[in-house]
Amino acid sequence: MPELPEVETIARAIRPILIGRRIDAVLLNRSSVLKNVPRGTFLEKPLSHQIFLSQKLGGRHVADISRRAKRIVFTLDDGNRFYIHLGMSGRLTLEPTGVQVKRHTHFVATFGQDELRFTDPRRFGGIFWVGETGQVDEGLGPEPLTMPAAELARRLAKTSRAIKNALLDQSLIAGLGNIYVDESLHEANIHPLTPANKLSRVQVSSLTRSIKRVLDRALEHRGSTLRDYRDARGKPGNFQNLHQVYQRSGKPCLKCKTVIERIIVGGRSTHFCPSCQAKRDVSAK
DNA sequence: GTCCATGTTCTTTA
DNA sequence: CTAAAGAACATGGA
Repeated sequence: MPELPEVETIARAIRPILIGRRIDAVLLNRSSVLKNVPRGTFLEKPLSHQIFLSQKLGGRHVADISRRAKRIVFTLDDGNRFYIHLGMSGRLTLEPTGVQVKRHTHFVATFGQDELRFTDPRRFGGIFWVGETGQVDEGLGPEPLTMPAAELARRLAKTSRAIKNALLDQSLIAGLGNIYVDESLHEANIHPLTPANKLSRVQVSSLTRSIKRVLDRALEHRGSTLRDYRDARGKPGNFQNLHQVYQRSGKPCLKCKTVIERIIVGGRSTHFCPSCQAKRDVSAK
């Protein structure tokens, strides 16, 4: 559910509140939600996930909270790190202790009277232990908001996949998901089935600018709420009201009135305007 | 019952 | 061998 703008919105909200705070207690209600726990060295009994997490987090202070792609990265005062990925249906909320804990809440960290809660019905998300030596960047391409067009061009030139699929590949460019790929391609007037390596230089520049513009606008509006997404205080985002194509199939394009189409690309719903995003490139050459 | 869902990873196919 | 396509994961809402 959450893509870069939603994850960044959450990170920005919890950062000023939790940095410097002491973790009094942690609760892991479902051990499988904690991933990448190191195997115990031999002769050591494997630690239970709950005990591992309590030992690592209990009594520590939060040194930093940041975002990388769709990951919210926590750095502790001893240099250990972990990140939370929200998957499709995950929420990360800050609530006062005492407020009823929702169903499917898998992890709670207590900071005095505040609790950080991770809730995720579908459990595609998780808490990923990184430690001091692990890499938070594992498997991730560049951040879209700071990526130069030349770098995107270089990466897209290496694949013949449909541009829609290429942009969803987190190792090619990190942080976009189904909503913002469709919105960015529409903004750049690029057909989603265009082979990535067939885009002209002009189209890649336009696409780079469009991605940044769409993400910036989405951030201003605190992300998109289709169904599950809520910010750290439980409030929905507003950007869904400004979508040009996503979930607007059958409705008129806001630029040209042509009916928005929905097709399946790479198993994912793909929304586009057949007129604004014509298959042949007319802008370049 | 059916289809669909803001994501990722593993397996199969070409 | 590698790139790309498909299936799987788990739950809930329309």
